Amino acid sequence: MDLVPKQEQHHKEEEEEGKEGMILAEHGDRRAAFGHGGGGRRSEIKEVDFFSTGGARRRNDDDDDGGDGSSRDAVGALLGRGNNNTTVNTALDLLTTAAAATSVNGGERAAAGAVSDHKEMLVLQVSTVEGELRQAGEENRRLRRMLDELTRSYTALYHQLIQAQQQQQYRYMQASGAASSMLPVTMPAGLQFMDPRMAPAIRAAPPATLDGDKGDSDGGSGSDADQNNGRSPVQQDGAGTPERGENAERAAAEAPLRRARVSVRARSEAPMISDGCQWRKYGQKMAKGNPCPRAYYRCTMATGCPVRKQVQRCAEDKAVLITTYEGTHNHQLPPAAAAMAKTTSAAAAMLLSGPAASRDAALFAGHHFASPAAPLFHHGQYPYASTAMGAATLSASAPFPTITLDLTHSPSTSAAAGLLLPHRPPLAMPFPMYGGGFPAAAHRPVLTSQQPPTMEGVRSRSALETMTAAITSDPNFTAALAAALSTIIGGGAESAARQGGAAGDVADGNTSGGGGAEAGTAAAAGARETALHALLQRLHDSRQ
DNA sequence: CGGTTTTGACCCGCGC
DNA sequence: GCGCGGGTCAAAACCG
Repeated sequence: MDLVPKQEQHHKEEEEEGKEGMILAEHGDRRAAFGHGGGGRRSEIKEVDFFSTGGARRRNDDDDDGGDGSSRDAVGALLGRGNNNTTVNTALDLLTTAAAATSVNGGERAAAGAVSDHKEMLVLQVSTVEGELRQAGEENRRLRRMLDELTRSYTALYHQLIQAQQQQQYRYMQASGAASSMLPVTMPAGLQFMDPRMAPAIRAAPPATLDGDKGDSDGGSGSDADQNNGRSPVQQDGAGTPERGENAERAAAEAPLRRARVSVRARSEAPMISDGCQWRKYGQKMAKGNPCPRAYYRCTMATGCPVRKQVQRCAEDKAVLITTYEGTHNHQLPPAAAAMAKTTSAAAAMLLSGPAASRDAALFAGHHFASPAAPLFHHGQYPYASTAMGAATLSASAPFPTITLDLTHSPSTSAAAGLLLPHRPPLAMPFPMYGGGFPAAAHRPVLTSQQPPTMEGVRSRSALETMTAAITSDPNFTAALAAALSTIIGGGAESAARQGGAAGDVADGNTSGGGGAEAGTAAAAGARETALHALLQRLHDSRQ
């Protein structure tokens, strides 16, 4: 999915550059000047960049003609028009030598006549070269137009493909609408999880919640995130003290928007995993049945960011840190977190794109890696898929719909703990289509299987396992995972899209149908594939 | 001095 | 209605 915006971006750049005249020469110079790094397509274009020095010089001389035509510019550069004559000198030397040889073969002539003929020949040759350069420039422009057309067509087709997939999934959801009614909570939760703004009808259900603003009568922590969400309830009919009644109503109003959660279980000795965001602790509580206190944090990267998280050590295994995210960031994430946000948006889209949360929960909770149902990731060929394994569980039975990513299921405790170490080895991809190094595989985790494998289960499982393995096997990802998850909880997909990634598009589309139906297996699988594609693209981009 | 952490109190939902 | 547990508030303390 990242392809689309990137190509659009390229397209805009190219259009802009095309206006400047030195079409091809501009590319290489610009890449160098602005550090864009020149990706694959760029390098191809640069191959025909035979006027780069002229272009560079032209940019250095601001008083130049402003680029009204590539061929003319190129000729000007070749002939040394402007302030620099080195190029024309070289050309003239070459031509002079040839002309002199011709002159000697032609017999005795007067010096003045020879010079005159020589000039005429030079003029002829210069005009010839000029014409050729014009033709080359025209050819360049024509090729560029073709490239633009191709890019546009590809983008349009890609969007059509995504829309078709979304519509197909939606039709399946509608066809089995009765089944969706069995999970009244799941549907809005699923929608909200990925993008609450996608479900205005659901959100607008309680009329009072959309009323006008109110002052911040909370006192104290005026940065209370909730009030900035534009969801301030009326308070006249509230019971109890004005402040508390207000808070209660406000909490009730925003509850549907913050109810979905993502929980991450990871082994870490640190009190809190570093996820790229800034958090402020606002409370601590002893939870029942757990000797370790639960800490409450609020995102402070932007005033009014509603994202909160809870951090608690697992009662059974104190080495396991459970971080639960809730809410939607209302700001840009740091690059590390943002990159991962896009990836996990696709991941969550996969998790949520299934017809029913309950079914997915069973599906994901019950996936059994060692089964022959995952032939794509057979041991040794894609070792990541079988080495650093995580389990994802979507729970609809919990008070809030919660996705739990369990990153502690690696058979090697040290390896799992290493996920959170600060060292950053090179990113390696488990997918052959994008290359990448594959560390030796050693383990095959054993997970309990609660369901017999189905065909769709096979596909979903493969996608999930691939995704999870990719995330868990790379410390870069793990470090940013938490922040990313907090983004996708309520609007990560949109956030990701805002940040330039297109994974969110996939997520939006896949979750718009949000999980209500029992049917639609093919559509769900297709949606997962789309999401996986976005994930792979994201991973691919991350490597570069 | 501004931001963060600590910590006791308060509120709310839920089960009995 | 009451108690319990989870979640949040907000004043005080702490810190850079």
